[in-house]
Amino acid sequence: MTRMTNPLILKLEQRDHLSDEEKRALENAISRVRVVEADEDIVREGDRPGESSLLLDGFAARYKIVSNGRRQISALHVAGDFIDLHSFLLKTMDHGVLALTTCRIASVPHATLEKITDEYPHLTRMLWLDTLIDGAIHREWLTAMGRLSAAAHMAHLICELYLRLKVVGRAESDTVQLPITQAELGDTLGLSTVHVNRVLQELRKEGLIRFQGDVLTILDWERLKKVGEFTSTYLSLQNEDR
Amino acid sequence: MTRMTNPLILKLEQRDHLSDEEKRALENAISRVRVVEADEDIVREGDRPGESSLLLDGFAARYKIVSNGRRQISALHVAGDFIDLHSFLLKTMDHGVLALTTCRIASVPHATLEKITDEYPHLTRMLWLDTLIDGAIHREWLTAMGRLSAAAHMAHLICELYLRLKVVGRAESDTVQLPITQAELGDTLGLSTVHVNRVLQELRKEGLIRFQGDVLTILDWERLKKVGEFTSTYLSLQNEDR
DNA sequence: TAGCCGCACTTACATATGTTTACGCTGCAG
DNA sequence: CTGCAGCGTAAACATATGTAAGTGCGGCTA
Repeated sequence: MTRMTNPLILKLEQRDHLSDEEKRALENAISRVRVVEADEDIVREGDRPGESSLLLDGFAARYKIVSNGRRQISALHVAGDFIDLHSFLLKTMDHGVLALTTCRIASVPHATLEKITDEYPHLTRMLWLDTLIDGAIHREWLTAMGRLSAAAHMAHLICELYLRLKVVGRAESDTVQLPITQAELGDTLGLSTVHVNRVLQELRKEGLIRFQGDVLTILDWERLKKVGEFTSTYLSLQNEDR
Repeated sequence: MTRMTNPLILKLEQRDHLSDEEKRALENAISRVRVVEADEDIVREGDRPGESSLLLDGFAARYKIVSNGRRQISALHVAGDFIDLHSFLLKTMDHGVLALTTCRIASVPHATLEKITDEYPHLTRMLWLDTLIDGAIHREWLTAMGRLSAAAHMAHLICELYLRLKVVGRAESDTVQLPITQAELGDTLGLSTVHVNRVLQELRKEGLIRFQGDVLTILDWERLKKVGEFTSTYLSLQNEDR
């Protein structure tokens, strides 16, 4: 029933062609769909889940709490993201995943994933690819965090989120719904909330973005990309044989 | 000929049992072994390699240069690491890989990797796992970078490198050879060279480590772990069915 | 054996970002 | 309709880390 709109399939088909059989295998892999409310954990650090969660709708964040209570978000997830596909092989969650908004989540049992790896090599590669893109995003965040100014880092993140939302049909021309608080942005960028506020105002003053309530509008894509030193290569948006 | 000592096999077998056939498939996957001198690129950003590089010996770093010429290292690689296995599916390198020391490198053609994914589902999962651990390390670095002090971050990195070297038989009790300059450490941690120096002295003064020339000695493992808020879960050192 | 180069290390100073505290919206709960 | 809670915003001040410039040592190389 999510056939026509399954955002994972939408996303994967951007990267390579999927056969009808592969799509069917993916659809059938879903054992149940549940709803998680905002601010609830989808998986917790230390869990050993028996299934992986595919985000059908909503926003989620992978996070870790360090000793002084501070939190770092290591990934932001949007519709179509397999938020803990890695738990299939990693077994133990080394971080938690939190629903930032109400989330619709499809569960795929690890046993089913194992069957897919046994029977559908190409589909397996596509799932592997999905986790590799996760890794590429992590690397990109690392370099932004380590070597860009706070403003550039923010610009970079905005460029990335805009493109990722566009791929799964969640962008209207230059506008996306981005229900993320400044505190959450701070935990993502490794900044304080106060500084996030400063930096957002800077980007607004520069005429690069508008960000009111949940609605983010890109006012000057080219300059925003330049400020954030953003190139989309790492998102692997090209369609190729894989 | 590298049969007995192949560090990749050593590493994978730490995580799950490999059949003789799988080991043979891995050994046979290697098309050639080459040597890359220190400070040379092993792969460059933008490359579309037709093979992936397995590091048999030496130290390498994945890095990216940003506009002002600053460099960020997003991964440090030791013997047994498949430094660009992800290029098999990602196709285009979004970063370069540099030899930090003389490196012995085995090449595995992507065509061979594809054959492995077609014929050896479990071995495929183990290779996938290897890239997932890469991702887990990235996440850990992100949280260390975003939310730990420079000293804690450094302690964390040292804990991680020590363990990773130990797994592939490169540690002697509490000592490892770590041929990395302070400038390189800075590019890894997102710090200036000067600050790396300050922080290393702090760790020395605290009696946590000794670091003379290339030789790193862990003087107080427990306290070092505590300072770096280090837990090894993310390295997936447990042997499990995968 | 002289000289150079890379690297660890210093010091003085500069600044990006963090901390604390507070204020005023807005929307929801009672 | 009232009051509270979450969120964005603000200003003053604190500090971790960066920058610039330079010293000295050890190991190559000529």
